[in-house]
This record gives sequence, C-alpha cells and structure tokens, in this order.
Amino acid sequence: MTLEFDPIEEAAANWRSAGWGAIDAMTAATSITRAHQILSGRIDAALAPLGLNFSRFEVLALLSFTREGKLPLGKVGDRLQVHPASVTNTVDRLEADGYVRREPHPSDRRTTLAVLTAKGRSRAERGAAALADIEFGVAGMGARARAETDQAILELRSAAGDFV
Amino acid sequence: MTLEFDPIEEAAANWRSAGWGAIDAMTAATSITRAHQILSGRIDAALAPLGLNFSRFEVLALLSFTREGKLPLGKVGDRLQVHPASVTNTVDRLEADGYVRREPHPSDRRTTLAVLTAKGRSRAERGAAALADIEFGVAGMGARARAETDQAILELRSAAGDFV
DNA sequence: AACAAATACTTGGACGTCAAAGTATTTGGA
DNA sequence: TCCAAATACTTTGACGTCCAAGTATTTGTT
Repeated sequence: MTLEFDPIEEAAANWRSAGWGAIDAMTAATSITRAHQILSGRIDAALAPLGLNFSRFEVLALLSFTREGKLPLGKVGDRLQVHPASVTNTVDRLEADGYVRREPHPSDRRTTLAVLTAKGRSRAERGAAALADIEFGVAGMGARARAETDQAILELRSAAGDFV
Repeated sequence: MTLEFDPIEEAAANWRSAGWGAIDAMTAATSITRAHQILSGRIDAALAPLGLNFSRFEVLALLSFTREGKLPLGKVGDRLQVHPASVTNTVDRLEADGYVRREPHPSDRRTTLAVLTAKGRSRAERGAAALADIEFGVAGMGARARAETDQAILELRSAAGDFV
C-alpha cells in the first residue's frame, strides 16, 4: 500500500527524537530489509508459473554452471550460503519435481551429489529468462544505483568474512 | 564459512558465460539477499537475550514513537509494511510476554489497538541500545556505503509505490 | 432505509530458514 | 593401528512470512 510519507524517513526522525543511536545504520538495515521484501516477492511471483521460487531456481542455476551438472550437497550449501537443512529441503522438492536426482558420491560414502536432469536444465534456462525479464525484481533502480549497492554491500560481505 | 572466491562475482561470470541476461540486476538482487541474511542474523542474535527479534522489536519501537503508545493493528502493518497475519502473530507474541496489550478501538468495532505496556517500553529502549551497539548489523559497511545504499534503495522503494 | 462493497482482524495452512541432535563415514594425530 | 575429532547429510522442531478464506463491522451508493 502506498503511504503519504516515507516510512523509513519517518522512522529516522522518530529514532532521532527518541535520542537513540546509530541512525545511519538503522536506515541502511531497514532499507535493505525492505528491498529484500520487494525483490523476493517479485522474483517468486515471476518463477511461480514455472513451479519454482528463488531458492529452487538458484540450485538449478548453480548445478547448470558446473561441467557435469552435479555437485555435493554440502558444496551447494557453501556456494549459495544457505544452511544444510535448507539444501536438503530444496533438493527434496526439486527431486520430487524431477528437476534433480540424488546420486552417491563415487568415493566418499558420506557425500551425496545433486545431479541436474535435462528437465531441470531446461527449467533453469526458462527461469533465467523470466528473471531477466523482470530485472531480477530490481526494476525501478537505475544502473548506477545497482552498481553502488553492489559495491556498498561488498564491504559488508567482506567484513562478514564471506570470502578472502 | 569463508570461501576463497566471491560467490556473487563467480555467479556473475557463470551467468555471463551462459549468455543469460540482466547480470547487473542479478548481482544487485543477490547482494541485497545476502546482505539481508547477514544483518538479520546479527540483529536477531543481538535481540535474543532480550527475548525479542527484529519484527517484535520494530512493533515495540513503532508504538513507543506514538503519543499514547497505541496504534490500530492495521496501522502497525501499514507502517512496518508487513502482512496483517504477521501483525497478528507478532502482537500475539508480544502480548503473551506482557510487552503489549490489545484494546478495542473506542468507536470502531472492527478495530483493535495495540497498546505498549511499561514493560514493553523499557524493552524497546534496551533493544534500541543493543541494536545501536551492533550498528544494526551493518558493521563493516562504511558511512558512505550506508548512505549510498539508502539512496539506491530509495529508487526501488519509490518505484515499488511505497510512498508518494 | 436497504444493500453491496470495502475494511479490519483472525484463523488455518503452506512454506523456507535455521538450530539442535542424530547417524554414518572419513580424516588426522598419537 | 587405533581412536578422537571432523565432516556430510538428514530429521525434527520452532518460527515468521504470506496467501486464502472467514466473520464482523463500517462506509458508500441508490
């Protein structure tokens, strides 16, 4: 719903009046939270007709980028930075829909491989096209704004120890 | 876990190799998604000792900013931009903990007011201090990066029709 | 005044995320 | 070689979000 004032700007004013600290951090965190809500809603809506959502699409896309279309489940979790239990859940759903198969690892009995099926590869490509069509849910944000967001968040991701 | 490469940068390269479009939008969306995951994890961890999480803290903070510490549930949802069912759930939890009370609206029988208790007000203040202490989960992101993020996401929020 | 449409909130259900715990397997150190 | 520690994945449970549907009330139109 459309408000007649910017709720984040008002929150900043309220926060200031209350004498609470870290206003710039508060607006940044709240902005990111709202942006995520907007874009994930848009992305999931765009993928729904394909029977996918962002999480499931990301697994398909990741597998499609590998040479043989397969990866250990743990690697999937590492690359997508999600919890192992979430990987299990996501792969369960994809397997149920025939987009992915589970295979034992050839030499490590602890490990399971997620293997992209032809149906899954095709679905990944259609999902990619659908997402490009809606600009990944960030339509309305200019090219410069996107680049600045990338750079700004790179600082946060780096500080959080995402990569060296 | 720390990877030896930036997963978003690698995704961009993969996406490009696959000939898929809207790479700049993809990295922006994925960056925001990751940033949200980082900051919400940090925020909820900081609030957990107070028996709160971000959603519940936000309701307490919003109520504390009003003149009488009370708002209709629907207004809470509008201001915080969350679904009515989520407001119900959040207020249920806060009421159970004694931070908020429900009151009928004086003249509109459809409407329920969420009323901040003294205990809730005190908890809001402690939560605010805890969040300021961790810079709202965006520690590691400089002041300029925060401002740029705000501005960039303002474009998205505006385009999404959040306010006029 | 009567009635349809809109509004307000709740309930029930689905869902994806994460934590904790558990089992099986592999690795590394003594 | 043996065993403790680490690794890999799954299961269970809790939780917050949103959708859809439902009930009660208010508003707007005729």
